[in-house]
Amino acid sequence: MAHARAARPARKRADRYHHGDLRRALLQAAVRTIGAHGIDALTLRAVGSSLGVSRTALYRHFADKAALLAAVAAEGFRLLRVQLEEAWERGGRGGAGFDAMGLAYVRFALAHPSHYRVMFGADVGAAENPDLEEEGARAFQVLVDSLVSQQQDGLVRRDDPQQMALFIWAAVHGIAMLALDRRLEHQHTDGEALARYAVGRLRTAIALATA
Amino acid sequence: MAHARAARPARKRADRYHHGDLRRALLQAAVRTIGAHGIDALTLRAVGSSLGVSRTALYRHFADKAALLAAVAAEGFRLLRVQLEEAWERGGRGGAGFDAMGLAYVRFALAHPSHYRVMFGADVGAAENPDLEEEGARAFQVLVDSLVSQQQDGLVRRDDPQQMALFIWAAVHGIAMLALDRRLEHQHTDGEALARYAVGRLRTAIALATA
DNA sequence: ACCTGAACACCGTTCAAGT
DNA sequence: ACCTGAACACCGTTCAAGT
Repeated sequence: MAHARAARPARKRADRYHHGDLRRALLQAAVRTIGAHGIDALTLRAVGSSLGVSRTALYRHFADKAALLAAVAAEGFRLLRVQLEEAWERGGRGGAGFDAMGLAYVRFALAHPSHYRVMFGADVGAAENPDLEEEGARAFQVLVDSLVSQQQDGLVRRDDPQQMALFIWAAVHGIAMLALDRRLEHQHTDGEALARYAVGRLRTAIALATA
Repeated sequence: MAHARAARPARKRADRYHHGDLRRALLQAAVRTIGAHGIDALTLRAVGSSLGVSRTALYRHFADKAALLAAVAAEGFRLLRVQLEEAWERGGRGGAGFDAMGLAYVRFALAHPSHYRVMFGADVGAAENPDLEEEGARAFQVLVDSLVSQQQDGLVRRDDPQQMALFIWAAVHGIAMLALDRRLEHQHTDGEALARYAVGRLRTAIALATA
């Protein structure tokens, strides 16, 4: 079957691998596998065979399994950053934009649970992979920049923006994790509703003190 | 060596296993192993051999490896609850007690990273283990009760205590996770400092609106 | 340059057998 | 009742070999 002259698309795909596309394909297959069957199902054998490729072909493109996961995480941070930037811009770069960013963060985690789990999973060494480190820092910087901007507009208290951003990041990250771990189901809420409540409370928390 | 007549403590310990202590010993060994060498190093072989016991002895006391991890997590939630209760009581069951609880939460995660990682790890099925479920709920209830108490004292806004508690839990959980994942090291802070800042902001966030 | 297939050293789990 | 030892079906990784 693999030798059939008629299997032209397959052959074409195989050719593309030889030109460097296998890396991308492996990344997508990894995300697909985690999304479908959980992180434990992500074996190099499963990824390889879902692409019709040997389980060791991966080692031409990634140092090891951890490097594959780090690449998934870096891609996730890039996608997240785009979402945050869009929310901030579309919200008018003010209070409404800030609220939209908070919602966008939690929605990203709910919409891309496989990416998110890998991004904050224990197995992926954040410090070991500079690419991952940078993408994470860039996403975080969107939040920091928005706080500085709001400080200049007199909307937000003049605490250290870095520390304020960490506090907010921790809050939305915590909500995302609780939602993904299904720890909100036995309560009166879900990730979306809790995120809506949280952005209101966070706004109060960082508002410029009127006293 | 194992047959030496002089090895009396070892024999005594072996006897205790026959009376049901192996379960406790396995739990402690699991925590010790994760603490020393990380969660990936927690193999049933490692746990067993650290107790001088076969790697399959565990199956008399736990259904499988996941059940062992769930037991570690349940114990972690019990320890955490005690810490939170103590902080709340010692702080005078008011604003100071609330702040102390927030700090105690993050400090628990920093002091017992192996427990904490398992408690919120993806592998431990929160819904599958009723014991774990209940210990988690009891720890959470300490926070809910403290909020209700503060509402009655006119210290805290009259939002749904459950939702307010989830918001706060998410925030301190997020700080704990970021600290454990070493994501605060490249910033101007650490887990303790960020927790201190966060409890101040959280207090503002949930304070009774004066308007 | 890129991929394969066999081999290696692991892993969790099962199960008949021992005491 | 409790534990062992061999066996099974996996896993990530290495490496000589193919094209």
